[in-house]
Amino acid sequence: MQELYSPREIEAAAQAEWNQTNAFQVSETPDQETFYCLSMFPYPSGKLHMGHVRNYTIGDVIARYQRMQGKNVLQPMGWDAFGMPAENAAMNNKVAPAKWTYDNIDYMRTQLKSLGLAIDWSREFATCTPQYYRWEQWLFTRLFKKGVIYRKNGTVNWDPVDQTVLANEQVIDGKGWRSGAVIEKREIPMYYFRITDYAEELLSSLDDLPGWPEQVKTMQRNWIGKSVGMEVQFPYDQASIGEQGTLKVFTTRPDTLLGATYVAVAAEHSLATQAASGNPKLQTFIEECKRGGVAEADIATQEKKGMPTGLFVRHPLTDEKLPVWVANYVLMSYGDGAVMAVPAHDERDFAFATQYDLPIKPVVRTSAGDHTPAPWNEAYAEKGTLINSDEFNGMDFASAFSAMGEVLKQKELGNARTQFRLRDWGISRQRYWGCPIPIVHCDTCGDVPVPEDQLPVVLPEDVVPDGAGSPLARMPEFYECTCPTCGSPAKRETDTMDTFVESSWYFARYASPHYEHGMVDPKAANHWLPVDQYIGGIEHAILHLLYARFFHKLMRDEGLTDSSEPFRNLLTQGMVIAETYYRLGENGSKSWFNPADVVVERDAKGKIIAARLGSDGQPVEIGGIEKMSKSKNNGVDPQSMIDQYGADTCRLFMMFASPPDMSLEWSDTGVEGAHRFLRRVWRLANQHSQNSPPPRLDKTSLSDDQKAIRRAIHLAIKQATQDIGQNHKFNTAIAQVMTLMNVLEKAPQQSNQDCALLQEGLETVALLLAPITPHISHALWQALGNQDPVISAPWPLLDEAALVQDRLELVIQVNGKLRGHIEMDADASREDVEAAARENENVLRFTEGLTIRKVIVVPGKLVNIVAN
RNA sequence: GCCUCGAUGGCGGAAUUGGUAGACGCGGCGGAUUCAAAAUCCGUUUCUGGUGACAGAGUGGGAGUUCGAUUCUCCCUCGAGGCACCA
Repeated sequence: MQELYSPREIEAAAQAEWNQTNAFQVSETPDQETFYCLSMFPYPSGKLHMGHVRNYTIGDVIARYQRMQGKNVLQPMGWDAFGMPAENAAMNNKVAPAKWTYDNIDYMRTQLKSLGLAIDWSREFATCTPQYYRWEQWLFTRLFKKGVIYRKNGTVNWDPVDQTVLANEQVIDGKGWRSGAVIEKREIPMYYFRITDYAEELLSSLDDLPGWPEQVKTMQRNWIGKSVGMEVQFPYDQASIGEQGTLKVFTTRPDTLLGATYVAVAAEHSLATQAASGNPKLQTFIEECKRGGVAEADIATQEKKGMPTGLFVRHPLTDEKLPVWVANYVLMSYGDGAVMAVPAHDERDFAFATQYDLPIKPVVRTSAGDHTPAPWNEAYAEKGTLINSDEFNGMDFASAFSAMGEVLKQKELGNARTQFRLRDWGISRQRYWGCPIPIVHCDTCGDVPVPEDQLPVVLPEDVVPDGAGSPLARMPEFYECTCPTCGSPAKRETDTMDTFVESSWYFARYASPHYEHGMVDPKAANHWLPVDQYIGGIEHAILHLLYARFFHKLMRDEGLTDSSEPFRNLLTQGMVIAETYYRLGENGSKSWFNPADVVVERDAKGKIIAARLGSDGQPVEIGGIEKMSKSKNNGVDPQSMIDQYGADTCRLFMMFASPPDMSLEWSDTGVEGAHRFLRRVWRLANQHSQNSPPPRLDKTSLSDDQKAIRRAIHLAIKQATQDIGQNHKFNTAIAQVMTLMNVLEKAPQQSNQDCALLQEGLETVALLLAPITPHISHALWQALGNQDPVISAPWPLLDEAALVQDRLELVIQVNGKLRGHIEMDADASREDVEAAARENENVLRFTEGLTIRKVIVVPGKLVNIVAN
């Protein structure tokens, strides 16, 4: 064993051995329990960032732990390779997105390998290859024929200067990020997945996922947003609208129907369009509503505005004339693009009616009474007894709901209906670097899916986009084709798919990544799926995870897999954050400095009070702790950390600094601390290896001090097993191993028993750290005299007998305040404990002159004496 | 605006789920070793008062339940993630 801990050599040696033995390559072994451990695959953005390192370390710890439990562990890796950054890089550097992407993958693969992850690299793939996306296209055509995919108009951000569609991210304060032009909403035809057909199942099967964080399930439930309500039709007022028909709205509060004093429609609604034709002012207003982006956060925070259309509808029960307004807060994409407004019992309607002087009519008796004077009071929205509602007066919500439903049904003006907040998933993107949508547009036959034997529709890879729309739309050699059905000249669809589609099924492809006869090999898929442990950022809690669940059900319904949910257990990891430093420029702009270039100053207590730039010694401002990002220049390059300290130190620090689901604050000194710990482990093992090999430990003849040492060993086993295996709290597992090391370092090494005990302790340290710091554990395990590598060793077993204590220290409280400690035999009776507590000097002092009312004894823990 | 989550020493965090608040690590301070430094080791470190034994306060703020609250309930403040074309 080398005297000094030298991570570079140790890590290279361990990785070489794993490579040579194909240690992590797995196949379907029928008699062994499987464990599929999956971390969200990376987008190949250029180089690894700390968020990746954290994600893949967490996954690797779990995978290696499960392997030590004797399971057949699959841990794959691949690349989510389509996406916008490749196009942006192309525009900036005049490189084809394909080349940029493949280069990034090559570099990042090397980086990942230096982390020493227990990955089966033989299963690696990138989603931008035809071998992968052809099956996505295949599924698309199947679903299109089934009607699960359909075409309709959708609203997008339109940049009128660059003449292109922008992503929400590219719209900043309502303006295009490159052109600065005011963005407009525009309707274009798009393909949609009917995810709403699966809304009910996506909602109900969340209950079958006990291994998911409650937080994520709640977010998904709210996102799907099931509401039971009523569809109500307001007949057109023929004098104003001039035709027969009804305006359809959806409401969850049909009990307030008699309180409806106006209706509001979205700017894109057909009634709005009709009214605007003879009304230039309204026309202008509608144009104004179309200004700005489509992001819901922007729409929801903008000022509520409206304008009357001059059209009227009739109240379905009273036949009263109600004005039709256009309002910018009504979303065309939710429900029917129209709402009935009940200002007395809805906050938004109340604000709107107050602003535009519309009537407010209370129809529910709430805890605030029968009237609804301004300002708005939350109680107005409560359910209660109906008033001012004719024959419905006195009813509660439930009876009003059914009574109204009955009347509306008879009039054929309404029905009970369940509405979801979830909308169908639009997947058309007017971009180049994505999976081509396999559709041919034929004048005679319409939208024709590309037949299976003509798949894949290959994306040309030598194209450099210029930011003015998709280059595919300008490539006749791509879009000119013949109709697969009738053979006449036709046009190929030039839109590509949302990149969320690729990431919605990659976990299934890993089961049979090179299978050429289908999307997945059903045998392999059913062997490995569902994923036993999925790990990824909390930012994916809704979209990615919902789409993947949806796709899994689509694949199930295609007979590709038997399971209904893709991820049995989910761990959502927090962000990696770091301190930011900046200087103000003359124009008030901030220039940011990387923490690596900054030196901090501390006060007498060690609190950071100031910071200076290392290069010029001048002060910089401390900007607060934020998510590591390019824009704030507070990213720490994982590569430089690995080069300096080794992968094990990096992994240890990341797992120790905080539990995986919380944000992790980067700390250079914390990394040094982790390294220091590994050096201490190495030093003790080296010292121990100088002694002659110890005999077996004789557990029956341990001294009290030796018992205490052995107790520390098994406490560490207990804690680490719980923390790694069940709770995924790696930080406390490591803390317990550190505590064990503190004990072992002080342990004597004289007798054979001492050495045998130290041998047990060091082997335990090596095993417990093996999932976290696999390289040093690999070397230690060998140095401790073991033949088989540590990756094949079983996880250590807890000896409960080692934890037993004869004497316990109990806490004594008076009125809940700590007043002393007593040591008692572990099996002391309640009475003995109480008696001992009553005699305690401090207890007597604090109960002097008081009467003891009650004594609470918690066995093995404390005694609380209640006195007054 | 809506949905979800979070807040504990100088810092990251711990607390067996209602039972000793601050494990473990970082930083600070004091000391040892050293010609000196690095590295390493030992001690100390929530705050306030006190030489000290000790006492009081203390888990973002306010109220409540309880013998006992970081933990449960209600209200508030601040921060983070998501909001459907970033991935």
